[in-house]
Amino acid sequence: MGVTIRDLAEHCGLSVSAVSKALNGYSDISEATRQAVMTAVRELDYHPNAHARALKGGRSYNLGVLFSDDSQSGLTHPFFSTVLEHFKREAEQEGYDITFIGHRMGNGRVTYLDHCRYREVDGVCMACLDFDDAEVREVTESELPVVTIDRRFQDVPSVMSDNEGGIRALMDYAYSLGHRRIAYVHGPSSAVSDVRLKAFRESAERLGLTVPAEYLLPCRYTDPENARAIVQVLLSLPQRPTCILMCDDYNTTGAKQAAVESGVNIPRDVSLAGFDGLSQMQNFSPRLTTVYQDAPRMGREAARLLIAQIENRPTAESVIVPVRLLRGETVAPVAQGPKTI
Amino acid sequence: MGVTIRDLAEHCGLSVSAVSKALNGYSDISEATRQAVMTAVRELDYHPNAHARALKGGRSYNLGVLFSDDSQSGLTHPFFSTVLEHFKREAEQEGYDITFIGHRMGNGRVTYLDHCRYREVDGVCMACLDFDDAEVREVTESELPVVTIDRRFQDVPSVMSDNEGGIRALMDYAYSLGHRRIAYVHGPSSAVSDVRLKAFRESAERLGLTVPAEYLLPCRYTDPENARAIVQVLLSLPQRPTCILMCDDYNTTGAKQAAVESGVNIPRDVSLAGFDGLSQMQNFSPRLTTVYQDAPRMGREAARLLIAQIENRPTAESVIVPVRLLRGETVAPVAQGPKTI
DNA sequence: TGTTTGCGGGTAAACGTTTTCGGCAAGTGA
DNA sequence: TCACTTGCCGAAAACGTTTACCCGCAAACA
Repeated sequence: MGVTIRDLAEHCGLSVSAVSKALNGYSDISEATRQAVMTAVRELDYHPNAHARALKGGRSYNLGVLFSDDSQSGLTHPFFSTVLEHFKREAEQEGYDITFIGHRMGNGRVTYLDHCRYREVDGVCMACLDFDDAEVREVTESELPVVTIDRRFQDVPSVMSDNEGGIRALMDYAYSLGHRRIAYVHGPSSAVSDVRLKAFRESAERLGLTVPAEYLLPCRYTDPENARAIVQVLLSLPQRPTCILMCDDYNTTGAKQAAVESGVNIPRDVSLAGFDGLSQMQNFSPRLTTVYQDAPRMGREAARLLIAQIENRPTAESVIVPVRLLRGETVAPVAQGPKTI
Repeated sequence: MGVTIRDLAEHCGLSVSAVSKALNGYSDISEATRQAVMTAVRELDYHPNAHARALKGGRSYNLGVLFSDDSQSGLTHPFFSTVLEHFKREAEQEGYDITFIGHRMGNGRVTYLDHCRYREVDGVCMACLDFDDAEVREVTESELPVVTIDRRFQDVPSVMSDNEGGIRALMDYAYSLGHRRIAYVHGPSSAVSDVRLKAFRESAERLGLTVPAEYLLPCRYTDPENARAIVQVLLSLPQRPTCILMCDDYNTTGAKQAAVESGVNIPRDVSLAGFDGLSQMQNFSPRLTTVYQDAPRMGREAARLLIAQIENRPTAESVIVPVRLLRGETVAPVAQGPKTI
C-alpha cells in the first residue's frame, strides 16, 4: 500500500541497502546520493514502516506505560493524567510513541511483561500502581529499561516530587500562622505516603508539636466520600484540630463537605490544605492552600530518563522534582478569639 | 530473546506453518495437534510478536487515537479523558492496543495520516479536534476505518451525545421552576455547539421565551477565566438573567467566581447549570445542576463501532448516546420575592 | 484395481526493514 | 607497477509471522 524503501531504491536507481544506509546516516554513502535519496523521500512521500523496523531487531520506538490498571481511575486520574500528557509530549519529540500496557489482552489475561514483549516496547514507564505486585516486580526486574514515578527501586531510575520538602513547607507555614493542633489525613501506606508521613512527624517534632494519634488518619487517595467521613470524625473530636492536611487536593472537596455539614467555616474555624496543586482546584473560592507538584516536569523528566537509558546515554539515577507551596486562602491565621476549649 | 513460533514448532516436532495454523484456528489441523500446540504454548510461555504479525500484511491490532493535539489540554481534558479511558478498556478487551497519533514525530512534522501508516494502525478514533483542518480531513477521507466522536461526517460512523435532548431537558426544567430569563454561555462554533445552540433556540421558542441577543455569549470550553469574564457581563446587565446555562461543567467554576465577585448568591439570586456531569464537580456544594453525558458509554460505543468496521462486521452508521439531567442544587425556583426591576 | 476425495501437514515466499560482508574502482605510498 | 587503503555501493541474510500451494496418505468410490 504505502511506498516502500524498494520503490525509493528503484526511483533513485540504487539498491535497497544503499537507500537504507542513506536514510540512517551511515558514513559509507556519498553526500550526493544521500541528497538524491532525501529528495526522493519527499517526492514519493516515503515513510518507513515501524513494524518492519522493529522486527529487524532494532527498536520499536514505542514506550510502554504501566499505569494503574483496572479498577483505578486510569487515564482520568487528575494528577497522573497530567504527568502522562507531558511524558507523551516529550516522548513524541524524541520520536517515540506510547502504548498502554495492561494485562487484559483479548480473551485471556497476559502478564505485564508479556504484553511488553508482545509489542516489543523499548522501555516502560511505571506509575501509580501497586509496586508490590509480583507481576509488576517482574517488569522492574526484567532487562527492559524502566523508569518509575513516585517509587524508588534500586538500580531503577525514578522521578519523585520533593514530598518531604512539601510537607515541611506546609507545616512551617501552618505553624507560622499560629497553628499548633495540626491533623494529617494521610494516604494509605505507599512509598510516597510513607515519606510524607515521616516528614510530617519530623516536622511536628522539630516544631515542638505533639500530635495525638487521632489526628493521624488514613484515607484513600482521590476519594472525597472517604475523606468526608474521616474529616467528620476529626471535626467531632473534643479537642478539634485547627488545621487539617489532606493527602490530595481532590479529597479536600470531601473535607469541605464535612465542614459544611458540621457547621464549620473554612478557614475561619478550621484551616484546610491539600496536596498536588491541581489547576482545576484553584478556581474555587476560597482558593485552596496546597503543595504544587510539578506534574508536567515529572512527566518530561521520566521520558528523558527512560529514553536516555534506551539510547545508552549517561543518565541520572534519579530525579527529585521541586515542589512549591501555594499559599491560598484555606489556611488562615489561627483564631485568636474565644478559645474553643 | 523471546520464544518464537519456531521454538514452538521444534518443541512439538511440527513445522512452523502447522503451528501457525493451529494457533489461528485453521481447519486443516487435527484437534490432537492443536491441543499439543496449545499446551506447548503454555509450557514455553509463547506470545506471538506483534510486529511480525503486522508486517505480514495482516492487522496490527493497534488503534490510532487522534485527540486534540498540542495546545489543547490533551489527556487531561476532564471529559474526553473519560471517553478515552473507556475506549481503551473496550479496545483492550477485543485485543487491540491504542497509540496516539500526533504530527510531531521526532525532528520533523508528519501528517496525521502518515503517522497512522507508519504505525499501521487498523483504524482511527477521532475526537475533540478541529475537523475542518485539512490534515484531519485527510484521515477521515482515507481508506482507514474511522470513528468520530461528537462530529458527524457522511459515511463515517460516529458517536454523539443526545445534545439536543440535554438542552431541551435543561430548558424544560428551568422553565418549570419559573425561569423566564435564561442566558446561554455557549461554546465556540462546532458541530456540538451548533446543535446545542439550535436546541436552545428551539426550546426557547417552544416555551414562548424571548431571548435577547446579550443573553447568548460564546465562551471557550474548559476555560474558567474566560467564563468568569463573560458571566461578569451577564450579571451586570440591566435586565439580568435568572438562570445561566454554561457550555460545560468546568466553566461553572468561573461563573461561580464571577457571582461571588458580584455579590450574587447561587442559586438564591441566579441559577446556574453546566453540561457534562463530571463526577469531580458533583462534590461541591451546592451540587451542580447539569446534563450528564455518558462518557464511558461513548468510549465503549466508539471502540465497538471502530472494531466492527475493521473486522468487517455489520455496524450501525452512528450512535446517539442518551444523556441524563442531573437535578442538583444550583438551579432553584425563581425568586418570588421583590422583583429586581 | 485405478481414480477420486478429503484430511493433515509441510515448503517456501512474502511482508519492509537493517546490517554484515564483500566487491569494485580510484587514489596512495613505495 | 604493485600492494594497499579508502570511498561507495550491492547482495543477501535475517527478524517472526502468515498464507498460497503442494504432497502424501487413507478411505471411498467406480
